[in-house]
Amino acid sequence: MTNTTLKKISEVLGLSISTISRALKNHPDISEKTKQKVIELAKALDYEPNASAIQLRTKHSKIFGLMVPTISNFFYDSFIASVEEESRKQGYSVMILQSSDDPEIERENLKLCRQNRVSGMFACLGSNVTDLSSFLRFKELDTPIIFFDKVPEEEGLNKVSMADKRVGEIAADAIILQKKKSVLSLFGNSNMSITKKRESAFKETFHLRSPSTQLLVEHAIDSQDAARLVHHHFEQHNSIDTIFCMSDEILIGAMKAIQEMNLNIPSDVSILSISNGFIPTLYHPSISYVETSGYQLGKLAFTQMMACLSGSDAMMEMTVDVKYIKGGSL
Amino acid sequence: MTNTTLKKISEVLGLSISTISRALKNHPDISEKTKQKVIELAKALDYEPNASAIQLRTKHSKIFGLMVPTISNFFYDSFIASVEEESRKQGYSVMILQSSDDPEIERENLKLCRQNRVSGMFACLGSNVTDLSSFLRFKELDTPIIFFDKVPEEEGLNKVSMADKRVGEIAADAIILQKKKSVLSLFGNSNMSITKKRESAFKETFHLRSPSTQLLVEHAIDSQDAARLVHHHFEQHNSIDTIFCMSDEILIGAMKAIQEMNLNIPSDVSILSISNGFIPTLYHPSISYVETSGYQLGKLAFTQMMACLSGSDAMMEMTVDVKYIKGGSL
DNA sequence: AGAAAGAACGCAAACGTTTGCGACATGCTT
DNA sequence: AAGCATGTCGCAAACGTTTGCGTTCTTTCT
Repeated sequence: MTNTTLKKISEVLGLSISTISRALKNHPDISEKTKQKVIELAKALDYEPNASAIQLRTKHSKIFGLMVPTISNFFYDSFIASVEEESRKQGYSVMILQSSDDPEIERENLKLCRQNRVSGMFACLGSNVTDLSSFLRFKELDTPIIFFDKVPEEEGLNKVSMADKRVGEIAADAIILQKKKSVLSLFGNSNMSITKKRESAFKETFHLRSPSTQLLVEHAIDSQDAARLVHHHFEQHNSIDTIFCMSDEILIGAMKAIQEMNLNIPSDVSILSISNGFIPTLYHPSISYVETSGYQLGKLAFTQMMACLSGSDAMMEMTVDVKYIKGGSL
Repeated sequence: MTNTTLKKISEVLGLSISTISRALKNHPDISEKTKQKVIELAKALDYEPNASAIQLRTKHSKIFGLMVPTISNFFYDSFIASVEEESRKQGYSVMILQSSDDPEIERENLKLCRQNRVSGMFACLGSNVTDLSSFLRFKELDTPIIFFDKVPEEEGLNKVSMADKRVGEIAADAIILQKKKSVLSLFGNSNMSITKKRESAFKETFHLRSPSTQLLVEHAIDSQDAARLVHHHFEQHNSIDTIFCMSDEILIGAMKAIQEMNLNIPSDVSILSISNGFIPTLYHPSISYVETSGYQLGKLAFTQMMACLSGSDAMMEMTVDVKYIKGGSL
């Protein structure tokens, strides 16, 4: 069977296509009687408007593009869920793309979004993005682009992210408050702005408030690497009393190492992490963490998108607040 | 700035629209010289074809719809990642929708897919779906629909799922092999066919191979409920030596209860789970599990989709094999 | 009674492509 | 010189909508 069109309905009813179109849109020009007939038949024939035709005619795709390095991630998936939910409410759909951290795929995905004439773009940079030009095309075409989480450092762009500076401060404060003396702190890829911000605020806070604390800073590329680093440092310095993890991925690696070494939390070593909140609660005792909510970030990103679409031309950098969630590990 | 079109290029070059179109598609009718000029200008003007126009003209949307209850799920997200990856390679994009287990939203999402004239549909049923008719519309319109994981029981549909019967058998076998005497087995929503299959195979295997084993069967609606059930039963019967969990969600709840009761694994109690493989490795010792790979299921679903699109009319029910992954918990 | 106003509907263009077919020029064959 | 194949290109229709404007008919006012 083939899809019902306005034409088909018009032929059955002996009316013009435009009348059918207007009737279905409840246009005042059309009489109630006609509207009833049209609506009834449309339902009977299971009419669904052709989105492509509408897009072509109206130039409104009602589709958002959303790109993340990977959707299999406790942070991004809640962000996506949040944006998707909000978009649906407003009659938009979301085209989700994953870049797999590959600049090539990233470009291809952006091209796809442009071909589909997306109404707006949510983008999270991969960790090895050097060339922003494919992203900036959207701006040239007046398509709003909201960067989230891993945002570029350039000025004049719309960005939403966690209050990363605050994240670093709060984490450091929590550790200082417990009078810890020797901290192994594990960060992620050091050329991402998110890492830079968290790391510098973290260090700075220690420098100001507790300069005597021993601070070992390391960068882990993945979970395994984090585990390796923990093993390595515990063999060298048995004085370490606290481990700080910048992300879930790193936390998982660190915890593996700790469990392998059969260390007790928090008597042997304290743990503090930054997380969406899911992974920390899987451990026992549950891990204390600074909460970064993907869900809230999604809401914020969506709000900003809508602001852009309704004409606000103010390029803004917004952040969502964070808080410290005390568990049993620190 | 506005998007470049074939018309714009044709005007600049003093050629017709059709020539531009053919030149960009490397049509043999067009001379090499013209092709060069066209391609060059198209690049300079950053031309990207309008997907809506193409879809309207060719009736090929090159888009797949994919609906899951929620994308924030260790199983689904790998399934999605898998389908998305494969689709991209074949020039398709994926429109991902989440139903939030709400039949209303489910219908809306399906409507959206129809409006976008998706080339095919991947669907995972919500746990309280009673009416399949919105799904079957796709069949009437010759749009292939592949059900995955939570599949309907009706005949004559395309379904891919884990070999759920085997899952139940393997799980039971593993427990029997360890000569366990009293098993608390936690299943999910009992009106989902996936639960039915796993549960009946599980029970049947015990019945045949080890009728003397004490089998306590419970159904948990979520993580918390699972934790509650574990607490409840351990207060009553202190003879339980094994807990079986049908899913990650249930495992997480059960583990929480066990840790709260300060039980040792596996000396106090053994654990066996069914999982994608991520969650079990977070615990120490790592949890033994029967592996159900969302990634592989995605590949299979995609293969079947492509088969449908290339004309195969055989409605098939396919399953992907499972294996037992031994950890330290059983 | 005549004019103006309103109600209900149809015409046709436009959105950006693809594609069958026809048009024209050129070179080659007898 | 006439015919034919070949190489390049343009015309125009079609896909399914939306929408400004025009048309027709009925009603209402003076």
